[in-house]
Amino acid sequence: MSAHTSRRQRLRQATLGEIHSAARELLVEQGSAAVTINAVARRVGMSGPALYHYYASHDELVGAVTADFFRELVAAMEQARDARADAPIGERLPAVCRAMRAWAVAHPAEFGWIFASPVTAPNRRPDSARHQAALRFEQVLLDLTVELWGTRPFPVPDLAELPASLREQLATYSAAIDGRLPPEAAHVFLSCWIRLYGLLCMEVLHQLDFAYTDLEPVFEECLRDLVTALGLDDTAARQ
Amino acid sequence: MSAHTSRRQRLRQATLGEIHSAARELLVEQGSAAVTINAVARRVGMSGPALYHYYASHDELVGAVTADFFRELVAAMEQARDARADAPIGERLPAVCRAMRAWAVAHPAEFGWIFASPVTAPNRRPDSARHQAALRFEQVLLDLTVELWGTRPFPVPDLAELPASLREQLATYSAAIDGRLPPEAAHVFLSCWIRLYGLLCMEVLHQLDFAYTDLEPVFEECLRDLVTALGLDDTAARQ
DNA sequence: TAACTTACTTAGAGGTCTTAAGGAAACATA
DNA sequence: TATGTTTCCTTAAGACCTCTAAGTAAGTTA
Repeated sequence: MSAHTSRRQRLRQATLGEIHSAARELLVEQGSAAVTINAVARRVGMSGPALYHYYASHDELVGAVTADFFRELVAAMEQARDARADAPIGERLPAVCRAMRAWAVAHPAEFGWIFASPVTAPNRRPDSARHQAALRFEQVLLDLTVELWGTRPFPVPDLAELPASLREQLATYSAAIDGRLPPEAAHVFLSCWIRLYGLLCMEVLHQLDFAYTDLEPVFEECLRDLVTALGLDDTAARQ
Repeated sequence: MSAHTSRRQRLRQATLGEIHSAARELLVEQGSAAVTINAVARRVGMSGPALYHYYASHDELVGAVTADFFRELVAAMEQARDARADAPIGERLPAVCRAMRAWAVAHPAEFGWIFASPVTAPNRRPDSARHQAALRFEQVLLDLTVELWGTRPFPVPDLAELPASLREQLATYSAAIDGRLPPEAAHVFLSCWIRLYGLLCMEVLHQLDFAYTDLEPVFEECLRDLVTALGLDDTAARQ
């Protein structure tokens, strides 16, 4: 067990990279059905079963590649955030949201795969790379919301006015994020998340083609709503 | 070309029904990947290629079954609407929305298939059964909104304040629905549609499992928002 | 009754995922 | 240096898939 990465390990990593690239190319060029074990192996230059030395099943390969996409999306969002580390949060938050949509629009096949592909049982296990990456995705906007809540609390509904069932679920979620947001603030965060992510899902899944050809202004309007809900509309949220 | 349905045609219809049932059972019991031509044929009691006398390809079968699901969903919504034909629209509209969610929650596999399955090129053709059924789906809530707009116009934004790109798209859509809603009213309708349908998509695709176990109260809150946006909050919109 | 249409069959090509068995090369160690 | 072990890759094969081709049995129509 040497501390430095051995030659073997480096070669293996390189091959894994090639495999992921090949799978992604196939996805983008020919759709998700074209990402088969055999097709990927062919493109990498080895024959079918050899791929089983890298992934135990087709499912596992798909999960690994999906996790890659998640990571890339998260990186794009974090980059947008860190590029304005000193800007007020009213500017950083919309920037991160726009980075999210920009990545989704630039990589529709990849973004579509992230949530439209049926997540098989093994990839739903909390310790799967797929699930971990998904958590980090949600984390980015949660972090910003927590920061905002700590420095400039936004308006929240009265917990007593929410249905009991919702209150309980919010309490559970609040605990799951280590109480970084109280239930009523978590409710506002989740509402925003649902609107933002939901709109993006529908756009990429072509569920809005019947009415829109370009959803950028719709997204911007959604963003304005959220910024208002979070009490950020005084600071510049314009593009 | 006899006017009465011939014996042959009746038999064919019955077989088509059996095929659809078998496909649906497979989808519900074993997931979308299990809906193969061979598996469906086996379940119906004929051997593989025989199914090609009913559908030209696997894709076409999937499209036909999906259209069935759409029709069933639409029927559930229309039934909710017609069951209260005399009720004020402030009651009918939420009832239809709830019927939509009720069907989706009762038939998650089917609802998931409706939009999460990659819509292949042939099924995107405007004359495909798939596309026609999707239009009728949107139509139900559009009809109600048009009725509301005709009897009790809801508040709309000033067109001049919307970005030019959005204005153009709304004008096009308004024309596509024969001007039954002016662009600014269409904008409100589409915003409501996006929030409602988007929430449902995310629920069924398990994108909200990380926070919620039961989305019923979240849906109800969304519904209250929409009812308010449509100026219906005075009439009873409670469950 | 004869011709035609429809429904189905089996055979088969070429693809998929996956397991099994074996060879070759690189690494580790005595 | 010589030997053993690990790693990577191969081909073969089974079971499944979509879909085409050819042939048969049955019902419909003239």
